[in-house]
Amino acid sequence: MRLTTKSSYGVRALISLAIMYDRKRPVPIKDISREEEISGVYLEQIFNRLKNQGLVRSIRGPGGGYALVRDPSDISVYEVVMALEGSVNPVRCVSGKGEKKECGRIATCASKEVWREMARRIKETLGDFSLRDLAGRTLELDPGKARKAQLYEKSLS
Amino acid sequence: MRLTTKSSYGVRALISLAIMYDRKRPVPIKDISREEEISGVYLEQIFNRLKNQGLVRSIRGPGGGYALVRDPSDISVYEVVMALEGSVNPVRCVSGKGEKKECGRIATCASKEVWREMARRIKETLGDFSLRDLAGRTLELDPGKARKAQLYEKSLS
DNA sequence: TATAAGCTTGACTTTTTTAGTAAGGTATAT
DNA sequence: ATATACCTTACTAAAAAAGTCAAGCTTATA
Repeated sequence: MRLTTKSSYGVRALISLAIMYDRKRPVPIKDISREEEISGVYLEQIFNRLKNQGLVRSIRGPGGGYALVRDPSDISVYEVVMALEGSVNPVRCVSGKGEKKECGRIATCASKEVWREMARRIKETLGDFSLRDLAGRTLELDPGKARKAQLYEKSLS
Repeated sequence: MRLTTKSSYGVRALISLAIMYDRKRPVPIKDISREEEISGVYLEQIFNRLKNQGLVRSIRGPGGGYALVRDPSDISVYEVVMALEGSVNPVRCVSGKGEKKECGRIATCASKEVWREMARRIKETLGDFSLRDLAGRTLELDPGKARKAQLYEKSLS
């Protein structure tokens, strides 16, 4: 019953972008990598997917980096997880769209109803958290982070 | 975001036991294996865990097999999944009891609150389904199964 | 316009987990 | 006795997860 690290890293990374969102400045991967102690090369893969799914956009060259495409209050953790995991179904046979290997006994399998409901509730739950929520909560839990963001800001001007 | 096949097999297998529960007769693994098209040797592993977690008891020798320890209405899918997966947490760092590798930044990590809530809701959801529910639903979906169970009964008397 | 910052792409490797097998044993009803 | 069925430990193959590597492409800025 585990998400891959892509999701947990991805969410943490996007919280960083959310915190920086108002400053209208892209955040380079290297910064997130250092700050969150996540392999930079691995993060690149993750951002690649996020970009392909339309959650972030990229700006190349010096001063470049990644930024959220939409307002953080408009992006839910569900979207991030979907972008990175592809699905939220607990078993293969309860297929969304692109999933294969239905198990044959689908028509008469009662347990599939459990898994379906489970997916529904997970979607609901993750949909309740926006990146803005989490960014706000992060600053509450770690005021140092707000300070750091400001310093970073200053060092650029 | 996947459960292992242990859980889906396990639930399906226990639905079979639930259907047989009233007849007060243990069900041998071989039968479930044939009926549900699941590797018998693999099922043994699964039942081993279920037994260690106190969900089923075993009766050895000819005419033996496995049976539910408690009434099907008193056993939820959550218990089965916990017995077979060990946990329902979507990430390692949100640890229940026996889980390791807390990630150090726990104190200031906002996303962990998402994962915690997610685990809570999964528990809630799976707790809502009892084996009796699923056994009943199975007989609804597949009336042939009820007939088969009766035949099986007859062949023994 | 050279340079360096930073994204882009695809293939590759390593580690861990999953999904089983294999092979022997033990208990027990008949 | 013997066949049925559980019990236990160890092993293995395949897939997935988690990262690494290498070589590029874009663009701001000095």
